[in-house]
Amino acid sequence: MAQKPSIPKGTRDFSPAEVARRNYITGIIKKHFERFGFQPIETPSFENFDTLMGKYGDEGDRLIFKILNSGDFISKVDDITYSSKKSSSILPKISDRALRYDLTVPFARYVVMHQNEIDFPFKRYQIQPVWRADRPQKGRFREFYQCDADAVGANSLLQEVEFIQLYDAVFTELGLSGVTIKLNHRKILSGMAEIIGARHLLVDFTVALDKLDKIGEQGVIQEMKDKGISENAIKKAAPLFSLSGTNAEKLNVLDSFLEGSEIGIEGALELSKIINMLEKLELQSTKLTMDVTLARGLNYYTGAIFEVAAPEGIAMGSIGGGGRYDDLTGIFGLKDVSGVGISFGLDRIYLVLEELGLFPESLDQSIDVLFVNFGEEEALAALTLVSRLRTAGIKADLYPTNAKTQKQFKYANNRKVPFVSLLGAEELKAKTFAVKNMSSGEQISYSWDDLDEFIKTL
RNA sequence: GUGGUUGUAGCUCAGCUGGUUAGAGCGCUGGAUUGUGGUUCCAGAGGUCGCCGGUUCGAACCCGGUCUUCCACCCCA
Repeated sequence: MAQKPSIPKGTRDFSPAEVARRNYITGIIKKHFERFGFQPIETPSFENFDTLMGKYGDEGDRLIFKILNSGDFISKVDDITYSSKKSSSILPKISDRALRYDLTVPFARYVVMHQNEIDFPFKRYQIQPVWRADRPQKGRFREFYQCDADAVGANSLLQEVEFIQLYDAVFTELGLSGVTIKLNHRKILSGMAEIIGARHLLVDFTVALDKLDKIGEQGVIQEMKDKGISENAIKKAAPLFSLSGTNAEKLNVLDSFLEGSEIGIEGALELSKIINMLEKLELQSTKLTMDVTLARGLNYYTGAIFEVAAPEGIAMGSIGGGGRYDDLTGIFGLKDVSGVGISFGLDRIYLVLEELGLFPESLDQSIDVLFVNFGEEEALAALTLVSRLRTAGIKADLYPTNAKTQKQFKYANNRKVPFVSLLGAEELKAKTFAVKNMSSGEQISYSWDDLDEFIKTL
């Protein structure tokens, strides 16, 4: 090998142990998706350029991986465009396709294309990789998996309630306690901007507000000033910086704050309905917190916004997010289809579970029983038993070569095999096999006919 | 995209103001133990010091570029 091979920045190989752990997480997520009535779909890893571009804002466009056209693509660019040297002008002429950036926009495209075959309301889930040309950091990759569930075609707050229950069910089964689900509403954000008289600066206002827990009240005020929000407006917004207490208390303060803003009151009312329903239904292990500073999320959210924060003390961005978007399919020409959706960040959940040591030990166990290989005749007899074990649903294997017993035992030990079976010349003659329990060191002998007895001990 | 940071054995890391043969622990291989791992003892293998170029009598060490890692912005799962 002349040069050491490598993989692109922000991508990863997954070892057998890692895949086992990832499958453990997605298995639980899938199970609950299905229990909640969602059906799986899959979409291509790349979409048409126009399907993706312009859907995530300028920042999003920059982070989309574009695919170069086939053939002599540069010769097809006209001279004027070419000599302009402007990437934004040249790009559409040399790229017709781009890698999927998230699962929501492709889903909207799917719904529009298949609208006549779909029975609405349609609840779908999708677990596939997405790609972003971002700078990698801890928990940020250029290729990563999203696990999305969305419900479209029905306009009911019950759906928001269900999604929060779904988050609760998944994180409870993963054993991840201390997860906080933050809740806000786009209309509340609009209402707040309206009340303080900064409606035209809604985005700047919310982006700054979102940084409250990171840069503090003074930092937020400074940023708002920098963005051109008047001192008077900032003064009016002050009560929002120190909102505390129970969800009901926060909603009370918010109600009076938003007085006079029709849209804001509407948002607050919706949130209080959601929160009230969930209080009656009770969550198992997650905490639901109303957070008026929560503003993140894509441009297309129009109603409730969710974000899932890892347990306190874990330095990790959000491990999930979602919300309601009332007109997502509108961009593809299908009006009046409302939707709500959430996403689980598989890669980040993995990092959190690992940091807290929450993966079950049993995931390391790839084989239940390993037979030591003592030579051709013995191996053949062992293989008969191995087959019977496999038929019984037990992960059994025979060491492929007649290597030194010590080496075979060491292999079993490293692979964390709980039982090693020996079937050598003596056992062959007596039609028996010995089983060594690798953690206790205890060794028991069984006759071939009593294999079931051994199976019972597993 | 902006600014910074990191890279030495399979892994985790030492390595002095630039000086001759680059080290440790763990892991790996062999032996003590030709049917017994995880503990112990003995021996051994394993390195273009990320890559390319420059400075120097001499570079793992200094300089430039590049790739990678992580961090802060931006944005986000």
